[in-house]
Formats: sequence, structure tokens, C-alpha cells
Amino acid sequence: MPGKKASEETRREQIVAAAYAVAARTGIDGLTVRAVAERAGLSHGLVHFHFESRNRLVGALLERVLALTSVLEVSADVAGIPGTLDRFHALLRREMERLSQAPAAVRLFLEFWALGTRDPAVRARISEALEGYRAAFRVLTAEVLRAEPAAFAGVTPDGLAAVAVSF
Amino acid sequence: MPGKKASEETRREQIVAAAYAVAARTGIDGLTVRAVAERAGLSHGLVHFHFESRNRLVGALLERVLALTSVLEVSADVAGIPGTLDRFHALLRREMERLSQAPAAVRLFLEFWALGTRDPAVRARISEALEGYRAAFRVLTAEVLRAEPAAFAGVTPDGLAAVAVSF
DNA sequence: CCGGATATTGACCAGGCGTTCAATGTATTA
DNA sequence: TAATACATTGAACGCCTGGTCAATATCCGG
Repeated sequence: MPGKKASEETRREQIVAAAYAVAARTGIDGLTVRAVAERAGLSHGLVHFHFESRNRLVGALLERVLALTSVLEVSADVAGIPGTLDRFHALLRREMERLSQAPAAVRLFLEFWALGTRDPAVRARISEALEGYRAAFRVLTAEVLRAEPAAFAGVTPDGLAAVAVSF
Repeated sequence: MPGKKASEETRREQIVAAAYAVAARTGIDGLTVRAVAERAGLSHGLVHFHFESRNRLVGALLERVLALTSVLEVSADVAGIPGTLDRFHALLRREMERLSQAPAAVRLFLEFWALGTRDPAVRARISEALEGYRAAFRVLTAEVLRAEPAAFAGVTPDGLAAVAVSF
């Protein structure tokens, strides 16, 4: 049963999607190369062809999870809201809603966090991603403080960003 | 190299302690019967003699982790503090300190929580333990509210307990 | 239509896992 | 001391894992 050829990018995307589905059900430790291959309808050898090792695949999965949980998305409809404070509140609400609608991603993030306590590379990548997330928030909170100084007397941008990021 | 005999309780305690040490380093999924046995200086066969299966051992480990994280301990020195509110604050501080000094236990608790999303038995046991913890807190918060109604006008015991338990 | 490049398959390997169990050691009792 | 009960060991089993690789299928440019 020979499978058709596909482009590098298509296959990688397909395999990572399968890895996400498998990990959401079995956890990161339960993620096996063979289970991912079966889910994607491919042979396990092919997974090793596109991802040199299981570790690389887990790394790609981490990137997907981070993109789903720790990338600040300023969508067009939110960006169009007039009023600095209203816009900020809408963004916060959007973030909360986005996370609450992807519980699997949040759970996997927690699993990766736990993994990071044992794996320095994972820990470093998560720290970096969170730092970026925090920095993006800091830009917005600084803007809010500039526009509405009265509403947050005595609050620093960093302080507000920390509270906002901790949900 | 024949090992000496030991009482049922001694051996079980010894094995669970080894399991805790191993899991703290490698995570729950990395916990193998052989690693636990080696850590305890015993043969892996003996672990199966005292714990019918790996699952039972993990269950015993969960009990230990819950005891370290989710059992409200009202120590004598705290119980002796006069003043309901002061006593409550001291207890809160003690709980925070206790948890911050056992990061491995907290991490393992999180790992078990993630495991519980896949394992109904684990989820049920954790829910039960947290319910007990919450109930113990509720007793104390009710007492605080009775003694100092002015300080918490409009706050219900359940509400205060929920906030206190969420740390 | 042919030939080189590459994507895909599946058999195979070594190693680690949980579990079983016959053999052997140690403690206890008569 | 002899007999009984029980704790302990380590070899063995079947299974699954991540990884390798020769064979094969597919695609694409000449």
C-alpha cells in the first residue's frame, strides 16, 4: 500500500497535527512515534524521515502548544475598538476566552512545564516564550497607563503586566 | 546476596520513599519498578511482592503526595495563638511555607493532576482529597467570620475558603 | 519514455518495561 | 533440631519502544 508523496511542509504539518491529537489524549510521555504515525495514516519510518528523532517531534509539538497558549494575538476586531482601556479589556477577555476554548492546549502546556523541570532545553524554550508574551503585554499596559493615568495610580507597567499575564 | 527479612509495614514504607525519590527526579511516567527497587537497594521482584502492580505503587505514591500537599495541618504552636484572625493568618502563612519548602511534592501533585485528566481513578482520589482540604478550611473560615464579622462584611465562608485554598 | 532524486514502506534490531515464578534464603514455632 | 511459613532473589517471558536501513514506489526534469 504505497502512499503518495507530499511536500516537506505538508507532511511535517500533518505529523505535528497527529502528534498534538495523540498527546492530548495520552499525555506527552504517552506519545509514541508509532501512535503518531498511525493517527496520521503513515508508517512510523516516515516520521523518523521527517523528524530525525522523537525528541525533535516533541520539540515541534511544544512550538505548536506555545503558539496556542503563549502568543499574544491582537486580532483586527479588537484592534479596532476605540478607547485605550476598552481595547485593553477586550483583549484580556479575548485571551481568557481563547484559552478556555483550548483546554487541551493548556493542559499540554502544563505538562511541558512539568517536563521543563527535568529538561533544560524545554525549560529554556518555555521561559523564552513567556518572556515574549510578557513583553508584548508590557507594551500594551504601558500604553494604557499613558492614556489613563488616573485609573491606575501607583501601578507600574511591569506590575500590571505581571497580574494580567498570571490570569 | 540474600537480604534480611523485614516487616510488611517497614518494607512498604521503604519502597514508597524510594518511589517518591525516583518520581521527584524522573516524573511519574519515568517511574519504573526496577528504578525504585534499585533506589531502595532491593530486587524488583520484591516490589511486586509488596505492591501487586506498578499501578498500586503509583497509588501509594499519590497518597504520599496528597498527604504532603493537601492535608491541612493545624500544628500546636499555631493552635496556641490567641485571637481568631491572627491564628487564621498564621495558619495560612504556615501552609504557604510548608508548600514552598516541598517543591517536589507540589510538582508531583501537578503531575498527578495532569494524569487525572486521563485516569478516572486518579482524578476521583484527587477530587476527594481536595474536597476534604476545602472542608477543613471551611470550618476555620466559618469560625473567623463568626468572631470577626466586621472584617469580612458580605463574605461567605465558602467564598473565603475558596480564595484561601486557591493560594 | 527514461533516469535520477527522493518520499515511503516495513522488516529488523537492541534495549527497557511490567510481570511471573521456581528456587533459595531467613525467621519462627513445635 | 526439624518443620513450617514467609520474605527475597533473579532468570525468564512477551510486549512495546525508538531507531536503522535496504527495498520499493512515486515524482519530475530531460
